[in-house]
Amino acid sequence: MSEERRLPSEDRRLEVLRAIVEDYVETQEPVGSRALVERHQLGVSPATIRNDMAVLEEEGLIAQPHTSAGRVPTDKGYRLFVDRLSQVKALTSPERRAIETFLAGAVDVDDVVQRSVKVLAQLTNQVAIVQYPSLTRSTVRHVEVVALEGARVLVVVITSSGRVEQRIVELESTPSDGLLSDVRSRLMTAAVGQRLPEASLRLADVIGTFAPADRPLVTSVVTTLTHVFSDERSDERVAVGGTANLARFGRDFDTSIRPVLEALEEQVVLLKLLGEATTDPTVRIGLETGTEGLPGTAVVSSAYGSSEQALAMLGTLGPTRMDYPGTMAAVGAVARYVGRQLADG
Amino acid sequence: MSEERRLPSEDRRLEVLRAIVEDYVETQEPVGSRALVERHQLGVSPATIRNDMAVLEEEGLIAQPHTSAGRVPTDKGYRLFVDRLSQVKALTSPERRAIETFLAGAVDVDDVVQRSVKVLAQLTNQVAIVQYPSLTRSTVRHVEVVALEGARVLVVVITSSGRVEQRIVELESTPSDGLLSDVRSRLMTAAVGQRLPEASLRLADVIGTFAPADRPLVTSVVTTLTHVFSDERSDERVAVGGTANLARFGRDFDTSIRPVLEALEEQVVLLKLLGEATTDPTVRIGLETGTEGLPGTAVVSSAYGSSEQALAMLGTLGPTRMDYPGTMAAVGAVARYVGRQLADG
DNA sequence: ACTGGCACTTGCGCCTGGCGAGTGCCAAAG
DNA sequence: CTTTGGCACTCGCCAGGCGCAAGTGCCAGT
Repeated sequence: MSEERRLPSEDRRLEVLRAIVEDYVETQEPVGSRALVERHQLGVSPATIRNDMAVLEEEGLIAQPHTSAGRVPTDKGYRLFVDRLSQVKALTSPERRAIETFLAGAVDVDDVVQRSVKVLAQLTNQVAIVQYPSLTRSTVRHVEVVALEGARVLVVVITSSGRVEQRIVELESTPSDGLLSDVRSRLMTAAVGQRLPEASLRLADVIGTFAPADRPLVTSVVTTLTHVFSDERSDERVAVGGTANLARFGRDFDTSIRPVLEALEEQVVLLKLLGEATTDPTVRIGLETGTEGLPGTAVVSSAYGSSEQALAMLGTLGPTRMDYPGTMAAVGAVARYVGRQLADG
Repeated sequence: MSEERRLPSEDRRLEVLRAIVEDYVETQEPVGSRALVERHQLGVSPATIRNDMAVLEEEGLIAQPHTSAGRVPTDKGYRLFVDRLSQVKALTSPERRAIETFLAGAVDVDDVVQRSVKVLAQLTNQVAIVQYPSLTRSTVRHVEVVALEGARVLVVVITSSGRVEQRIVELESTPSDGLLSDVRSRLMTAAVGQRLPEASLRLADVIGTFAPADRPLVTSVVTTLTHVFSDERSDERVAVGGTANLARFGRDFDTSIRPVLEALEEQVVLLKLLGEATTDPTVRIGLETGTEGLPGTAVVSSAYGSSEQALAMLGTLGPTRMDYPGTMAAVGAVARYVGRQLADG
């Protein structure tokens, strides 16, 4: 209970916890005191370990599935392990190169996202979740207004992350080419380089700079643009992959795998799982995911984007019994590469 | 063996097969002779049914999992059932309305596809697969060429199915507005209304109609368009949903569910599963799916599109032990509505 | 051609006992 | 006070045995 002064025995107890987590992650089976001293150089006898285990269990860090079984880490135990007993382990250089070359082959934003999901799933052997770059967090790179046949006009926006969004607007009358190019250039000046929410405000001001006769047209175009800028649907797009890795969960489909599959089909749940933007990989274990009905699962997530501005989230979902250091490394690495990839276009 | 003259007993045997399929689909358990006469008005005793069953088994239409169990239809049995013993059953009008209203809310092509997957999965309680409208099978509705900053040009294509594809082209020099609009109008005339493969040919001819000095520019644009028109990647896009319904498969994750999940992540496999374009819902059972490693699964698929031109495929994947008439009805209905939806845009 | 009867097969659920892994406690030693 | 060996105890797991129930195939009779 006295957390301030670290007793020698306290040190070993934590070492025991680490050993339990590592062994359990590897073997997927409750780990007993004998196996522990055999696999690790702890320098003490099983009996001593048992005493330590009793304390760890009292503190709620480990538990036994049933009386005559070994110990298993609790969510609280994993938490402590992640916070104080582990450090993100570096990826091997083949792994780094694999990520890099695989992502480099992407031809557009959709492709980047899809490839990220795949590479993340393969790297971690878990379910990978990647959110598409947020519209509201990127800036406007280009605005285009183009006459189609009749009174229809095509409005195109290109964002800093390389996404291209377009809408077709039905006008009341056919606009002249001169007016259109005028509209385009004034919209460009107002919006380019702005974040999307601010761009919406600037665009609203542009309407007033036109002659009253032209305002209906300009208003239609601006309204459309504003819709594009604040389209929540595209902000919520998420790609999922590696569902076959769910085998790593329990063997019982209905109680452990099915709810996960169901959750993975709900965008809302996915976004909640990814959580708040954080630069470094964040781990949320069990209830910390904020999602009920997914016991025994943990999420490792991170924001990706440029150094100044986070674009969106990505991460993995797996059993709490996972290789945290490795997963955090993979999530971090993929986030970095994806961010870099989307920084240029 | 004499297929020509239908004996009365032959009739009853088929009736028995139908009863077996229907009961097995409903109960998921091997069906015995006694249960059969109790649940259906067959007017004969269990012993007679047993004789019929023996014949059906000899013909390879049913089988028993083990000696003391009831009978289960074989793939061949399901095949016969689908071909000769069942007819597509009409959807209830609430179901029809559900499809219609749900699809009507879609705002663009992506949305239509996503909603179709969802509605199809819910309707059938199976895994739903919907291919995005094929580019190569649609026609060109509009071509746009727009100057961006510097020597960059945005090329936009809108297809008859409402898809909008765009590319950015880097030119060697900044083109004049006049030239660009000239290019645009000639490309439009050449391509609009054509199917994409033919449009590619027509566009190639357009290059020659320009002055030699302008040809490099026109060539760049045309090349880009040709790439867009024949982009296999977008032709192969597929959406999947309802994976949680895999519960209806076996209980054993590793042997029956995992391979399916793996297959569902491979675009190539998905496209193979959907099969060749057919207007009416087609059923492929077991090996007929042409995909190994998916025993016990059947696919119901159909093309969707306008009456003249199929746009792409959609369908469901489920255990061979499925409600074929209902599934075929659902697939057919969704295909019709989606086709209609994408016919206008 | 159909039926009732009967012997036979066999999977499944249930119980049982033995085995082994792992624990907790304790008394003794460092 | 910590560590250790010893020991009794608790359970989950597995194999074997048993009875049950379902369902079949065959045969003799109508």
